[in-house]
Amino acid sequence: MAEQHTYTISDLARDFDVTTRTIRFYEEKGLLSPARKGQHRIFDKADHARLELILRGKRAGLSLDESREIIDMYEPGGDNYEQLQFLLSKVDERQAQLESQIEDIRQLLTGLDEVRARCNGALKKISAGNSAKT
Amino acid sequence: MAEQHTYTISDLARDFDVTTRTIRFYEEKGLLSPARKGQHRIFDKADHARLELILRGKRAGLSLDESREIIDMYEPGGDNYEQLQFLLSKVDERQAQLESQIEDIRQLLTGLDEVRARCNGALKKISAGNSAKT
DNA sequence: ACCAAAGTTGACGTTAACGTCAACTAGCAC
DNA sequence: GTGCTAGTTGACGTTAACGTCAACTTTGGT
Repeated sequence: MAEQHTYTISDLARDFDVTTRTIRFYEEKGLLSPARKGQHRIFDKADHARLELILRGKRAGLSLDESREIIDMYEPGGDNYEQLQFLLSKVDERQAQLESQIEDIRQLLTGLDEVRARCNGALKKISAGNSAKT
Repeated sequence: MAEQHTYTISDLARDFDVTTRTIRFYEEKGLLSPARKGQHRIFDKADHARLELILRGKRAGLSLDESREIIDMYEPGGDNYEQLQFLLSKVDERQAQLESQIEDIRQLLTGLDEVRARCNGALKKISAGNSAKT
């Protein structure tokens, strides 16, 4: 009943603007495990979402291993008390790290704001000098 | 008059918890250019600040080249109209990129929040089951 | 049946960011 | 002066994340 929308490897490559080599590499690394129809890989919506997560992780500056860690959190794994507690601690840890990363980026942004201010100040001086000369 | 506080290479290494090899590598790459007393490197406050910037960039997920780009923005370079305009455009560009990076991290954080929610839900079920059995 | 396009598996190459010796030197402690 | 500790350069090793062939198979179109 469920219309199982699938993708070929080059469909995914186009969707996310990566090479097929990259996608195969991610599979090697265990970040993706598409179905097979004979030799050919067949990707479904879940694979599509996973790849999106991986690339978002990359843009955020994470390594593939770190991205895999996050992806793995999305999948149940086990559902007993200890495993859930462990997962929760992992989630907390990763969130804390991501938040401190945001803080670092904020400081870089603040620094650039100061650069911009000084830059504008210098520009004003120049235009003042020009209008005086005119 | 100005007490010129300086650092040896291992002072810096200790301060920022990196190896001396790393610091020499950054110099090779043009990210640092300490003074010399004979063979030995002598770092000043500016070098100290630069290294701090580099490492903040790293934690933010930037490459060394990207960090150098930002560091270079802090140093005057030229002060004529065109150069200042160019610098401003560079600043804008980098700020935009850093902000979109924050956005990516935010989405990762949101995703982890959902994982946490589901996780807590599963834990409630377990504790409910336990208390029923008791 | 046949060809071109798309897909597959190796295998080797490459760049970034250091790690890891090795061999040498300079300054201080005794 | 002799040994010890920091420091220096140079060269090669390593890991991550792919790029780049090469050689082969599979598949849709005519």
